[in-house]
Amino acid sequence: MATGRSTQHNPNPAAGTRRSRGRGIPDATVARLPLYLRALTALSERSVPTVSSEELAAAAGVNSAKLRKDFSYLGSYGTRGVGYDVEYLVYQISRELGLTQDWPVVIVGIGNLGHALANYGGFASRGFRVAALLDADPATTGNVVAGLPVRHTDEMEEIIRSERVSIGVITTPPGAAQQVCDRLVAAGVTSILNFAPTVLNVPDGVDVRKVDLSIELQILAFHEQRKAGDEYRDEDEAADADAEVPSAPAAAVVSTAGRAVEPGRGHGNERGQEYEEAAG
Amino acid sequence: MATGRSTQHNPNPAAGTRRSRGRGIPDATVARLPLYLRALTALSERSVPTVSSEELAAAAGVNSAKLRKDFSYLGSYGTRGVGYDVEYLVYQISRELGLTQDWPVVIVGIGNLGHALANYGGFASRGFRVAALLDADPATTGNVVAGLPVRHTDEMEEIIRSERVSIGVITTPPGAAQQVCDRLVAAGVTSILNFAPTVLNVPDGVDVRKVDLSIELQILAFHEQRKAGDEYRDEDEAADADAEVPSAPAAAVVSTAGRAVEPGRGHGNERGQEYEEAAG
DNA sequence: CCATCTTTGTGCACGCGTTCACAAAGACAT
DNA sequence: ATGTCTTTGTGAACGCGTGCACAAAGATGG
Repeated sequence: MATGRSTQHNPNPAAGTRRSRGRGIPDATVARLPLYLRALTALSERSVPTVSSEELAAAAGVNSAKLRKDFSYLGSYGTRGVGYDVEYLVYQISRELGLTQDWPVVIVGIGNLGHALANYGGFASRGFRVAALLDADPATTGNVVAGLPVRHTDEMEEIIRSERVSIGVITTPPGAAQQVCDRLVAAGVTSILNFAPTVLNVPDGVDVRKVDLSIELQILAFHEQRKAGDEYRDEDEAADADAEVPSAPAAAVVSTAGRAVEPGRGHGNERGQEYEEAAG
Repeated sequence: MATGRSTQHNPNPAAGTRRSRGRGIPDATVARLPLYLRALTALSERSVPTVSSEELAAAAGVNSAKLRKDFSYLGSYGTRGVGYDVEYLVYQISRELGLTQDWPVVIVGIGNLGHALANYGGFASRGFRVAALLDADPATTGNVVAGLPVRHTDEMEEIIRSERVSIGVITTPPGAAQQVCDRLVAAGVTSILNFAPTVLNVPDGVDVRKVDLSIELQILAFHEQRKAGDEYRDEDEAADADAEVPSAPAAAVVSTAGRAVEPGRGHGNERGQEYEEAAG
């Protein structure tokens, strides 16, 4: 998880010592419920009345036993010999996830990514409503994005209180993320989705989930490197004769480059590996 | 997590039966290496020579024992009584992740999100190079985004082969994702980062990681609902006297799923054991 | 009503990941 | 050199998640 998990499992170190698992559904299951919901919604739109665990599992990309066990945490909603009622299950999962409520969210930092999120259709269709777009840059405030005016962060507290916002999305540059986070929490936000590459410190009772685009790519690169030459690994891959690597990727293999690591000039120490989006 | 695989460990069922873990570094550790790398890079920029596992763990937001165990999979790079050499560790982790190589990537689907990713500075600084931006819409091709021209997907195969691209990023609408994925794989791509809300089918040997923005929000909504009142749960938490939630979220019932369902039916959630750890 | 067939729900075992706790290793002072 | 102090590296225990495999439950047909 990936994961995520994620995912996944998805480790959430910022949440700290106490998991907010109040008696109930395992975290791994909760992380998969949206997956099932998406597959079920597609079936519902095709007016499919019932679905077996095998079919639904295939549509969601998981193991059928895992799916059945996941559903068992919600209760017994299936009929043996038949399967699950699609509409009923859609409702049960939606209710369990809290999607039968209206969730106003604020997006802070309207750069490229904030722009993309504001326009993302997957929010509105799942009960999430963008209550406000916020940015600290006076050049950005006032613009209309996705039909909403970008408002200045000075209004943050007022908006959060009046609209009863409990979920905040941070898409600011990393330097501003913690400060924005603190203000969000102080104003009453208790769940934060953080896209800035920063570790956020939050008090107990506040949930933070993070999405880091470059981390995902780095994990892929690791596996990609493994798939490519393992020429400096000799012992193990003999048993695992899965040499199914059809394409030679841009190799330019580093081949260990010597142990002596020039300290002081490791490698890329250049500035500017941050988001540059909030500027625009 | 991602959770995932999320990430978390992010579960990647599409990768199929056999994990390509050549009996090396655990997946959970690999997923954390970019986190350590980021923290170490920040220390390096401040010219901090060495760091203890305790300090670095705090900066990365993880447990120090976990960090030490993670590093133990890479080898013994620390000095007892002192800590870890920052520059040396930056190099070792970069090498392990394959970031000392050049990784050309293609981004397919230059909508809002593709636009944001093309401008994302976190790629170039980590050894990733955007080899091409691709889109199927003639109205989009030809535009210049982040200094690169958007090229038509007709050129996909040619670009992938000539630039030796092995990593592809899919930011298309969900309907086009599988088709784009198939073409990427056929042309030689063996790692895919999927932002489309679709389950991708890929052959063995191809890694897929997915990032779903709405899933993360749904997971937050679940926990948020838990934190707010469980008033419609009957057997509720008498023991959980954690009523520290100042803001009640706006609870207007949603419009979506409401038909042919009897919400009155009791749920059969009979998990007796509760793992709640005493609230602080 | 009985037999058969399909599919759910789950007990159980296994492996991975996390965390604790401590011995070993090295730095540093005397 | 010797002792003390700091910090690493890791053995071991524990808990969670996964997947197998099967009994129970219900549908269906005769």
